[in-house]
Amino acid sequence: MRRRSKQREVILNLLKRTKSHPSAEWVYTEVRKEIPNISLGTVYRNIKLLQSMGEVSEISCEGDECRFDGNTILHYHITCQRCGKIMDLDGIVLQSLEERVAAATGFKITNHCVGFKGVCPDCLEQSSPERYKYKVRLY
Amino acid sequence: MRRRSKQREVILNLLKRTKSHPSAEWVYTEVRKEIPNISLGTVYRNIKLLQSMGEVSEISCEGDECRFDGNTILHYHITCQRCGKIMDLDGIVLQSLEERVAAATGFKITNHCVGFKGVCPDCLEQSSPERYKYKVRLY
DNA sequence: TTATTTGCAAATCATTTGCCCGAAG
DNA sequence: CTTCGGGCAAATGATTTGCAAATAA
Repeated sequence: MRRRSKQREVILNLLKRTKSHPSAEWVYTEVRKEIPNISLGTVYRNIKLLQSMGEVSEISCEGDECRFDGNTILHYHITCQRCGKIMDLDGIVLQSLEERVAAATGFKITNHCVGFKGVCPDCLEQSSPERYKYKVRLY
Repeated sequence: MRRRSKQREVILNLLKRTKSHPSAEWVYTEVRKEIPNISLGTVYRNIKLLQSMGEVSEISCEGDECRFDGNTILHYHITCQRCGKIMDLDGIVLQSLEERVAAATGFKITNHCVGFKGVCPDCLEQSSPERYKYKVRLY
């Protein structure tokens, strides 16, 4: 069973109120204002843990396996931030947005993506610990 | 001025026809079937270069700085894959999608993002070389 | 007490870079 | 020729892990 720790609480609070995407290093620097001798390893461990619990929503949508090219049917994904499972979302496509955005910005657009992050039904049930095996990603 | 090289051509062709997001390591393995003594460094250099030229659209939307929480106004971004410039896209928000997707999948959704990738007008003009200073990201 | 979490340091992994050589123009 | 691009190996940077000590339940 999971124990609470001051370190984890401070990190969670920090992430909850942070507007931009913090780097692990930045989190480390900030948290040390409250817990001067916390170690970087602990910061990494807890970010990862909080992600796997679905507590952290500040993490980016990085890793959304989105892609688009002429041959492929465009579709979007939803990723479980705990077990890493990725499901396709069919029936939603925003292709027309590309043209609108190209016109508005002057960019040569190569692709776009839509991705959702969350915790899947299976993982919501089981509160089993330490299965967080995915890399810490904040960006 | 930029010279062509067999290595770059092979890598570009491979990326063009690859459906999933290849890792640099995977690209390396594949390319070695054609050019057995290519080095991993060359693979990295060329992927990066191709990205900065807007030739590669297979790269993911990673890094889209997307975020969402109650306090913040949700908005999307477009990123120049050459100079890294990020522009806000205002006036488009797909918030209602979250509820639809939650209902359809049973996920506890923590956030979603929409991102566009391309080459910005400034970079499209200047064909100047070697300003690609961003990390290689494939995912 | 006992299982979990920490701090620390060493290990690992991905990516980048320096240098000299071979090749494209 | 004269650069540019490549191979190789060493350097860097980020993240993870092993372990003994500290701490929550």
